[in-house]
Amino acid sequence: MAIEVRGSNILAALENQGYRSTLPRREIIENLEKRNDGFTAEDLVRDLPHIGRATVFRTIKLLLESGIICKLNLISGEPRYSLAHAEHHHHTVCVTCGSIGEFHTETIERLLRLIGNEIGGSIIGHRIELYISCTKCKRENRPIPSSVLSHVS
Amino acid sequence: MAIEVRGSNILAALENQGYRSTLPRREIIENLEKRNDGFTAEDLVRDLPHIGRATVFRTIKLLLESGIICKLNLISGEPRYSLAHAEHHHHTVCVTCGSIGEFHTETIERLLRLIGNEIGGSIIGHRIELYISCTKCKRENRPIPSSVLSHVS
DNA sequence: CGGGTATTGAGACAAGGTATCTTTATCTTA
DNA sequence: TAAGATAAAGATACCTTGTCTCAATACCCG
Repeated sequence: MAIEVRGSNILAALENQGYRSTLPRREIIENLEKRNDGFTAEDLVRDLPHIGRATVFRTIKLLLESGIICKLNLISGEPRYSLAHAEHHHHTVCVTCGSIGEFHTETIERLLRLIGNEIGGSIIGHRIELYISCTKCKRENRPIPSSVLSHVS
Repeated sequence: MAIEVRGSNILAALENQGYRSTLPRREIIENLEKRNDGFTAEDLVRDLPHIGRATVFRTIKLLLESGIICKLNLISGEPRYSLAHAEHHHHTVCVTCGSIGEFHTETIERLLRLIGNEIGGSIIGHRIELYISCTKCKRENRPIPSSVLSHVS
């Protein structure tokens, strides 16, 4: 009789931290694992109408604290969540379609440490978001919304 | 008779963009110019109780779009505003006292452009926030709130 | 299987912000 | 300098994104 190896390692991670495996949690995890792009809390609420709003937000919080998902902001400031694939990384966010990518460079980390020295005080963490027009949107010639321009720094 | 050279160049900037110089706007600008650290919308609402909430938010939006103030987030995600002193810059945010600083390095911009090439798609903008424990808080040995740890990436 | 306890659902509440609509203040130009 | 067009203000309702409370339920363990 084979050992069951299918199923979510996310759930396993939560269980290892002492959290219970409940039906709502399993459904939420299953739902967000299917998504390649980012998602909002309301996406989950809409997709899983038999699960209470509070439970969705509680589960999101749990997954955030466990480093399983990340929270980030569109250029407008709207919050989005996305599955974390790598340990430490930053995000690219398409200003047109909202699709989310990950990147990592050791160079940036090193640079920020240097800046930390110059600033005085010690660095606790950082947040970097790179707003792009993704290859797909460029190929399709999708115009950059004018509302974006006022957010560009 | 001397030309009046005192007063806010912020107001002048708004007028140049075609906005009217109104009493509420003058008061809001005067109030936020006095602040060296960041401020919240509620700070202004509280300080200027005779000005309507909506007007405060409308004026903040105006100043944001004109690049006169910046919006940024504490490590917890709470929004803060701060006067923009330099053209393009990033922020340091103290996780303990919330004080805000500005920094700029050409190196980061260059690096991000390089990353943009590798990613595919074109860069529209970026957002960088450096979370620190500032010199003052370090000197006073103010402990880093434990709630911060779950937000550190 | 039964009990202690973590978790859920429902709904009230909170923060931060926007929309609407009427009234008021500014600016213009005659 | 007063009149009129219109931008902006104030009041307030509403929206979004979450959090809190508390009774009811589901998990897990022995």
